[in-house]
Amino acid sequence: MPAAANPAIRVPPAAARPAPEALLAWYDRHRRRLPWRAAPGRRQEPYRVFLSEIMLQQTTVVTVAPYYEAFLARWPSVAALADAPLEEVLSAWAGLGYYARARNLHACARAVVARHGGVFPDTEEALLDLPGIGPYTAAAIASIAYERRAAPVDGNWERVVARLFAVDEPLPRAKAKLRALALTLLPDARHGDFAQAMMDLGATICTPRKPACALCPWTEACVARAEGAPERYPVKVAKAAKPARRGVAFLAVRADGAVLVRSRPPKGLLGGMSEVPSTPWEPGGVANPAGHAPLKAPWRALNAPVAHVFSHFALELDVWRADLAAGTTAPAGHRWVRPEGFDAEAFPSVMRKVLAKL
DNA sequence: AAAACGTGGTG
DNA sequence: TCACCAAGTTT
Repeated sequence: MPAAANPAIRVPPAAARPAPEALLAWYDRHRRRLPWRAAPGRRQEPYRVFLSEIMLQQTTVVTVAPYYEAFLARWPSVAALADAPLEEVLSAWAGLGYYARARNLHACARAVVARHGGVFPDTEEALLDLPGIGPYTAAAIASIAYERRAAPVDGNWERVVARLFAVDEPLPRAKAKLRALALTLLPDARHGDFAQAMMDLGATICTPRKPACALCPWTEACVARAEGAPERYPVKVAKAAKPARRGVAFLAVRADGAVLVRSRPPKGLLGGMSEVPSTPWEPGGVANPAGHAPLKAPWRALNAPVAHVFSHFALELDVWRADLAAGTTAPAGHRWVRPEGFDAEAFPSVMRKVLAKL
């Protein structure tokens, strides 16, 4: 069904419809230089596209850059990454967040080696079958690394498309409609450049707050701009407030400076990451924190709690400390780690905050 | 299909 | 201070 036949979808005059050539011309002049980007006119290695795209999921360019460089230096190929122990990958990922990405990154590298001879598949369908690769990442690799005609619709694409067509329907319900509209924009060539041009446009011109419409190659075609309030789009449903949880973290410090540490369960929140032992984190905290201490000791509460905000709750962690004799043995499932060994541990940010109380 | 899943920067 | 945001995927 042509969009024009549906009165719910407003379409700009045909003469002003966004032309992919205009965006590509803008991209040729304003493309951002990013560590994972190939030189103009060249394709990027699939592994590098893969690595960067996984890291960039819900994560800013500035945050990702140093991690990308470190991973690439340490594991220059899928095969190298596949050979690495998961613990090392988690440790290198520590601080980046969404740790399932690191577990899936590793699993995906192994799957590419085991199932595809160490070569990333070159179709969206086959890529989609790999762990950690969803519709966005499959389209990103297919277009950027293999020049397939594909639409990696991320938040930038959604914002740009929602404004171009003034889509009133709120996200996330509007996702299917935005994707359908996005597909109408695709060029017949330069698919990788087009995908990245959309992201650059969203990141530098068609920004969430104050879009720079005067600099936009598509300004004439944009319905939201014509309406006078482009920042109104995309419409989103309000998010629920974050509940609070509390807990107590136990900082057991041995005479030689070693700290008692354990690993979290392999899945779920901070899955597989290292942590200082603590009570469960619950609304209102647990009734008897001492009952959760990893060993019997003269625990004393430190005055400054650690505050940390996760994706779906805010945590306030009290910190209790005990100093123990040099010969104290670690309880089952725990280990002593000296400060020199902290960097090799997979401590997430919240645990680095706890350790900072030492 | 809605909820789980991190973190740091910004206005 | 705090809500919102950033190249989403999994269950």
